[in-house]
Amino acid sequence: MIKAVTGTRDTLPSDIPKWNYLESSVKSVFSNFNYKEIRTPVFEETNLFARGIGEATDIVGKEMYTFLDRSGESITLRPEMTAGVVRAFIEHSLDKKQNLNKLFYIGAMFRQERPQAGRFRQFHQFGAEALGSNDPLLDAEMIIMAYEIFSRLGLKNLLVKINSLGVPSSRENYKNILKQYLAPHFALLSSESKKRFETNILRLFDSKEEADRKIMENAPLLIEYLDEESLNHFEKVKQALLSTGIPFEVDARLVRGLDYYTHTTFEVVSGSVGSQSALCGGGRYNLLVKELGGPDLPGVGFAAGMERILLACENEKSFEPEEEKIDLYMVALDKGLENFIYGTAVKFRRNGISVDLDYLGRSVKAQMREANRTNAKYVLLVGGEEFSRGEVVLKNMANGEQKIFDKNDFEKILLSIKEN
RNA sequence: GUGAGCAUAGCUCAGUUGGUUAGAGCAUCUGGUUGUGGCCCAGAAGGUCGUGGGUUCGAGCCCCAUUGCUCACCCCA
Repeated sequence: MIKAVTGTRDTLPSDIPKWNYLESSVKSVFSNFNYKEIRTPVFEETNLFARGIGEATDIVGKEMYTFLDRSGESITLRPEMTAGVVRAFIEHSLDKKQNLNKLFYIGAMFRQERPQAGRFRQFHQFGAEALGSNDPLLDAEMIIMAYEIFSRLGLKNLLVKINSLGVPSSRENYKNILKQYLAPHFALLSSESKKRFETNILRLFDSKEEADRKIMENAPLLIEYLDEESLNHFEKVKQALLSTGIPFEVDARLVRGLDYYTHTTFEVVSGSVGSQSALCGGGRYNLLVKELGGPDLPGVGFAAGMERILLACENEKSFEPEEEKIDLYMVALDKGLENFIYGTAVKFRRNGISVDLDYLGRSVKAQMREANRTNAKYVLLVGGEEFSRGEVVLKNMANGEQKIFDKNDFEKILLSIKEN
């Protein structure tokens, strides 16, 4: 038997209602904040991600689905969407059409990692990017939108963590201070951390190695060395969150894995999923647009993992998607009525009524069971004595009431069904 | 890439110290109502016990290998 590739999965018809509910919640929140949807290709030139996300990151280093296409060009399935959105923004000079572009997306991403609870190789994210403004209100807006979506889904058990990475100059300054602090302890660091000492020293705060943690416990924090401008920016973000009633916690050790962040970084974690508890993450990236060859414009954004969100929703039973119903099921009481029944069914369908009927030659009882299973609001019974008198019976499945109609009085039956 | 656990019907799972024809619930189908669903009752169908080897008179059960899944690490949404 051929099975779905490791880390990918099918979304069966029975799973679709909750996905639809999630997607429509996402779209309505983004629409309330006036973000416009953007769709970009699922694959891009490999270079885009290498430059945009950072060569030293795990995503680029070991998780990308990269291959050569038939012309020998290196192609990569997108592991995240920010790089693609920024590429499209630059390519189409969106900054010339309006000064601030507020964009959102929903789509599939690909990373070759070992699957586990809340982690897949093909997974789905929604997210937003605001390009063209350095306003701290937009940093806060990302968090507010994510939080609003989670609230509308009924999620509790959430923790918003924020931090600031400052501007490059104060960060470089701080990195030197951190290096000085770590130098005497260098020999005790884990081998992975020794590597990061050179490549991305801030990530040492993420380490779960006991030895590293002990050393990092007393390390100086970036937030203590932020310049005036960065502190100011961070303060305004916090004020905006306070004024809109979003509970949050400053986590000075929160460091995002991607290279492009400046100023604000944040994450929302859930206590209702497995160990992969980050439902969303994001931050400001004032250097990325220029880095990818565009104008020197600031940006801020976030991405949220949809499988993780649904997992949290299921564990919390936070919402119950409405069960799917059809308007009408047509039942044949005897054979030889196919033409009338099928013709009438199509006529109803053309009038916007959802209709189904038996295609398996089943008994009346089985047809009624099927009508019940599909949550049909009405059943139209065709056949027998009534039909030979020129009549059909419309049965209301909720209360069992039956009404008799002239079989040619389509409009009256239609009206009766539409009433409900 | 590393580690641990699991693999029996469509689904969720039983299966006693290895011993005849491998079970249940749910779902499916048929009937109880010659033309009427949900509840109930009766019955039916459905399994190379993941795969390949081995031990044994005998393996779903023990051993080895292999594949897959799950969870965790790394890292991330």
